[in-house]
Parts: sequence; structure tokens; C-alpha cells
Amino acid sequence: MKLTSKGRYAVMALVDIAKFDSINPVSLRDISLRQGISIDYLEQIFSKLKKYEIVKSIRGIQGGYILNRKPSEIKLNNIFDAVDEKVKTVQCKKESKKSCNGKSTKCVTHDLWNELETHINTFFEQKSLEDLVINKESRI
Amino acid sequence: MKLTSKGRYAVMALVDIAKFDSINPVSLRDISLRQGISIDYLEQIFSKLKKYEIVKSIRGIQGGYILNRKPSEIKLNNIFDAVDEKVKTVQCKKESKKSCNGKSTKCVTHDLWNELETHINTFFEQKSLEDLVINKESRI
DNA sequence: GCAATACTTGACTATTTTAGTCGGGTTTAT
DNA sequence: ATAAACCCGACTAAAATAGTCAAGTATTGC
Repeated sequence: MKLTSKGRYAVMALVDIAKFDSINPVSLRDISLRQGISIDYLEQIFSKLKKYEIVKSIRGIQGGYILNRKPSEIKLNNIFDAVDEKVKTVQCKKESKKSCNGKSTKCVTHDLWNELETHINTFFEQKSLEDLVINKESRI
Repeated sequence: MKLTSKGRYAVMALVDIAKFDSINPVSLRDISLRQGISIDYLEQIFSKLKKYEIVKSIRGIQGGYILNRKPSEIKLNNIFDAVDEKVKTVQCKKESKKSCNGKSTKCVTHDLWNELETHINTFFEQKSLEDLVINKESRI
């Protein structure tokens, strides 16, 4: 079970924006320098964050990204959803699909996995970007 | 974020043993047939479960594995620890290690990740094998 | 004792996922 | 016009995962 760096980077980048101005757009170049993430990779991530309306982009010189909502309204699960970082339980194999629909022994773990998924998501739904920024009020 | 099949298989196999006899050893062959997991892969998994004293092995004909503790005393986190299935947060890059020890912006997410880790582990510590077996008292 | 069953161990491999690069765009302020 | 920035899709290297394979060793029942 692993938390990947894509999700981590997304959170880091958004915290970075939240810490700086919410009026002036923050460029990926700045985030890249401050957080040590390559611009190219950030672009991939922000393309998704934009699609999910978590950030807004401003093109052209002096452009960049700004948050689309208040930090308190951006929950971590929104972020993870955006970058395809979700709890994935392993699927049943095709051959055993049919026995899986019922309540066969084979899929004892389904209920457990679903329960865990809910549990983790609840955790993420309760945490907002604001919580993280406040926690680290110690500026650079 | 993904829950891998190794952990899932380990849980499935142990539930299988718990459901059958706790006195007569259960062979990997039987588990393999009932759960649809290859014997070779089960062997890898059980080698680890044994090392962590979750199961005991009985060799020779009519041999197999039995639980080393009562189902109520086998917590899911024991199982996941055994098969190396743990919550892994991505490490900071080497270059940024030094800034990471402090409280740099770079590692805003550390606290979050630790918190999540604790949260998930707590969940697993509370669930025992017994809980799963009871839940599925509907036998085959 | 010997054959069959079942555990033991370690190396090997294919597939998938992750993390990231690269190259070519388009937009917009100045 | 030009430079700063976003935009987008294809490509690739490395790592993790999910297995397979092969050559054992131990134990029981006949």
C-alpha cells in the first residue's frame, strides 16, 4: 500500500500557492524552484487540477495558477480525485467474477476493502488545504 | 494509492484456514483450490506469515498450516506487516534531505502523511481475523 | 525403506504502474 | 514581436507487483 508522489506533489504545490498570494497567479516555475519538482511534471498535475476546477489558469506572461476556491473549501479528497490518486482495491479475476457477485468465500475481503476505503476517504474529506497551511504558519 | 493483492491474498487465505479446522492443518493445495490462488504464490506468502509467527507449519503428508493464535488475536495489521504491505509514503529526494529535517515548506506533507498512516493503522489494529470470519458465517 | 504429500527456498520473468522527460504547440502582456 | 507562461500528447526508464519455475527437505503411511 503506497501513497504516490503525484498526490504528494499536488498537495505540496497547492499548499505553496495557498501560502503565497491568492490574487496574483503563481507560476509553475516558482513552484518548481521552491518545491523541487520538475516543471514538466507539474504541468501534468496542474492540467488535472484545472480540469477538476481546483485551480484556475491565467495564461501569458505574468500568468500562473490561482486557487479556484478558498483553501478551507478544498478538501484533500478533491485533490486526490483530481490526480487519480484513489484507494484502489484489486479486482477479482475475470474467471471468478461470477462467484464474486454472490457471497462466495472467495470474496470475503470485499467488505473489508470497502470499509477501509470509506474510512480513508472520510479522513481525506475532513482535511482541507487550510488545515495544512495553518499547521505550517511558520513561513519559509 | 493501492491495496495490493499480496495483502488481500494473505487475508483470504487466513480466513480460509480460520473457517476450516483450527486443529487439522490446512494444506496450501486446498487453499489454492478454494481461493483460486496459485500454490507457488501462496508459498511465498506463507513463508512470511510463518516468519511472523502468525501460522505454524506441519510438514509431511497430511501436513499444512494452522493458525498460531486465536483468530481474535490476529489483527489485520499483523498480517499486513508480515507480507510487507504497509503504508509507504514517498521519501524525500536525497538532494532535499537536509532541508527536510527541518520544517521547510518542502515537506509540508510529512505531518499529513504520518497522520494518515496512523489513522489507517489504527483501523487495521482494531480488526481481527475473527471479525471477518464472523461476518461471513454464511459458509460455502 | 520408499513413495507420496506437502512444506522450503531462491532465482527468474512478464506485466503494470509510476515518475518523469521531451518536443512541439498557443496565449497574452508589454 | 518577443518572452513568459500555460497547454498537450507521446515517449521512456525504473521500480513494483504478481506471479512462475526448479530443485530441494521433512514426515507419514504402507
